[in-house]
Amino acid sequence: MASSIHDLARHLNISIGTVSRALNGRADVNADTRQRVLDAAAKLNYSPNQSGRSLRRGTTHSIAFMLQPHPGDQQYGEPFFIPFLTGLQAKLAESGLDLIVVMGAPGDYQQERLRRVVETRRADAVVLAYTRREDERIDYLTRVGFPFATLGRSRSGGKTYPSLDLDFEKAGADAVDRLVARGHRRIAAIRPSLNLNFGYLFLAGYRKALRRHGIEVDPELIAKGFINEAGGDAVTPQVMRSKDPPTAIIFNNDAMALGGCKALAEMGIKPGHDIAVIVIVDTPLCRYFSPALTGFRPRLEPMGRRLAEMLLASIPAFAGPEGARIIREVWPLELIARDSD
Amino acid sequence: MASSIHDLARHLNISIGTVSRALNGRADVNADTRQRVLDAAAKLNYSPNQSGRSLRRGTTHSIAFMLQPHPGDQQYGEPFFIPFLTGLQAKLAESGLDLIVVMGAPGDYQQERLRRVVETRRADAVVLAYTRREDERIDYLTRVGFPFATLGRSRSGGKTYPSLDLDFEKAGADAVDRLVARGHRRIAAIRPSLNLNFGYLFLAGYRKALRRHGIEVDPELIAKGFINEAGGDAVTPQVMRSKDPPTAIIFNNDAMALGGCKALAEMGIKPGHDIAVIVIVDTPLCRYFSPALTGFRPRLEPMGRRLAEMLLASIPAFAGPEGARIIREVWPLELIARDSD
DNA sequence: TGTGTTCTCGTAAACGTTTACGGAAAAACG
DNA sequence: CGTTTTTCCGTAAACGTTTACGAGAACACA
Repeated sequence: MASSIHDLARHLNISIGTVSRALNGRADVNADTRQRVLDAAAKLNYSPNQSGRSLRRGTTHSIAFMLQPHPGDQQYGEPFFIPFLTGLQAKLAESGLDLIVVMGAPGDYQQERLRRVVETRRADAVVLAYTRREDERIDYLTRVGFPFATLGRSRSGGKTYPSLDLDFEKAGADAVDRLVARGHRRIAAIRPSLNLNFGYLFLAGYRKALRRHGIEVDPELIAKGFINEAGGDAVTPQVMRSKDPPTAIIFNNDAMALGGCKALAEMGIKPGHDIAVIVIVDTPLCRYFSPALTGFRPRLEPMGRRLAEMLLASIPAFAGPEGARIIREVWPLELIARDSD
Repeated sequence: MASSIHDLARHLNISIGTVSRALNGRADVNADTRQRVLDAAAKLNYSPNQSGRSLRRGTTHSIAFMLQPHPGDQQYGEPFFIPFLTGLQAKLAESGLDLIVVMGAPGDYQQERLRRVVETRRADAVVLAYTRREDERIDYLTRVGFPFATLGRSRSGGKTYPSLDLDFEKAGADAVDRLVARGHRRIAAIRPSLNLNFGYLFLAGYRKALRRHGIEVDPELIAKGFINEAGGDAVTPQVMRSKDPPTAIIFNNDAMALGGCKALAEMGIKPGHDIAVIVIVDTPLCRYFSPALTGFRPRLEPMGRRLAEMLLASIPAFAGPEGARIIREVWPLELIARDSD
């Protein structure tokens, strides 16, 4: 069906070795024959079989991103990742690398699927997201010595891999500062599991800022829920029923915020009017919600590009002349002030 | 690094041929040795190198979905696809197939990337979305005889491939019916390029329903824009400035609707109050918008599962005993009534 | 003319699998 | 015990590449 290098060689009456060398730009081939090979390849539109090439080279020329939908979030989706993937793809393509997204089932922790990708050598490196504070995926990859990079930090694995994260700690603190400046003293925080590192960082920033302002951290105002709409819905009433209810709530996540606002509305409390609401990670949903939610916007597409650069720089086979370097960066989150606070 | 079948054979003192046969469940291997092989494989956690296997078998055991972000839509994302991919993945996994998502750059028509996937044999079949009325991707795939399925119909390629589509024609008609029942006679339609087949179908349904109600189709009330927020924003004022302005607008797409509502607001027209608005494809954004937009909801996750079934049934190598069948289905869109009409 | 160098290409091995084939041993059967 | 069948396994080729090696031809140089 597809033409192989043998077809090409037969067609040109030269050996497959020469054809291969010509196509791969090696020096020891006559300029004339190289041109003939290139022409013939274009004419028969030959492209090398990826399996054959990978097998021989030991490299797949592709990078895998592990995407795992949140459970119980069917109609919602992950608008977060598309711009990020767009940037990642664009930068990888500049180096001739393909990006493949490996879909997981909602809720599994990717461990099995990751092992499959690694052990069957489907990609030369992987990119992980949703890093956990202790992340077995990172432990595994460092243990077997497979190249990877992460969107998000973790305590696992040491400083042996590139990572790019958002400054959730500062965003948490900024949110508190902003609310305190507007006269709030009772500020609640709705967060996901602290295993998720961004939840941990957010809460750390929140706490630190409260103390800085001389406000005691009240455990009753901190609630943990699933990182989806149902989670925000379920947990928000809990903090509202505390003895001294909050006048402001910071949500760690847009989906939780939307669920939380729904719960508030059912309790007759109007966000932006009766209570201030801030969301840490802004998504388009925040903009269109009513009231439009104040939040912190990440620059996802540039982050994708940057993480691709960092990943490539960390792999000797892909790195430029200066050799492999491990880069770790934390990017700021930009406050987008809207109507909810 | 990763253990090969040779390591396994050496460790067990048997030939690689026997190891392979044992692992692949062939009959001509002793039950005892099979067990020993299986145990050793688990112990050394061996898994077959995908490149080697693909090369020999001529099959990759993976299906590619071509995902292409819309241009100028960076912060928006494609919430549409995640649930669909989740369903697709789930069903493919049941047959031991991997789903890989091939990212394209925004705006290119995938033709080049599709050729790469096909010619380098990265997947055994591909799934396309955003089918066009005349779709060169479909022409190409049928021409080279590469298995595929589409989310969406097309005039290209005949009835030779499985396809699953939504009934945009009926949704367009239903929207008109609903608006007419509420007394509207001047109903505008904002649509993308008619190359996009769902735009074509929608408009056909819209026209047919208007005629059925004895309402003349007014070209001034039909406008075409880019299928994103900017498109809706740019084109909506156009229909509002017609001599006899509409009292209702049907948007083909949620992003266009949001842009359109923004434009309406700037003209001092309140959707849901001064004008009725209906969106054909409902997404979470419609639910959270204010006013909440009436729209038609697709069942994306089941659609993903179904299309996976249909694709597998169409490929002899994967099909069950009854052999390959081409299935084409059109699924209904369910009206979700909200506040905008 | 003899020797060394450079240019160009063919040969063949290797990557890790799967599988057709054949053969030795065991089992079945007379 | 001889013959046939069955069971099980090893051998080797094949999938499509890349690349180390070597060899022939052309060329330069003394």
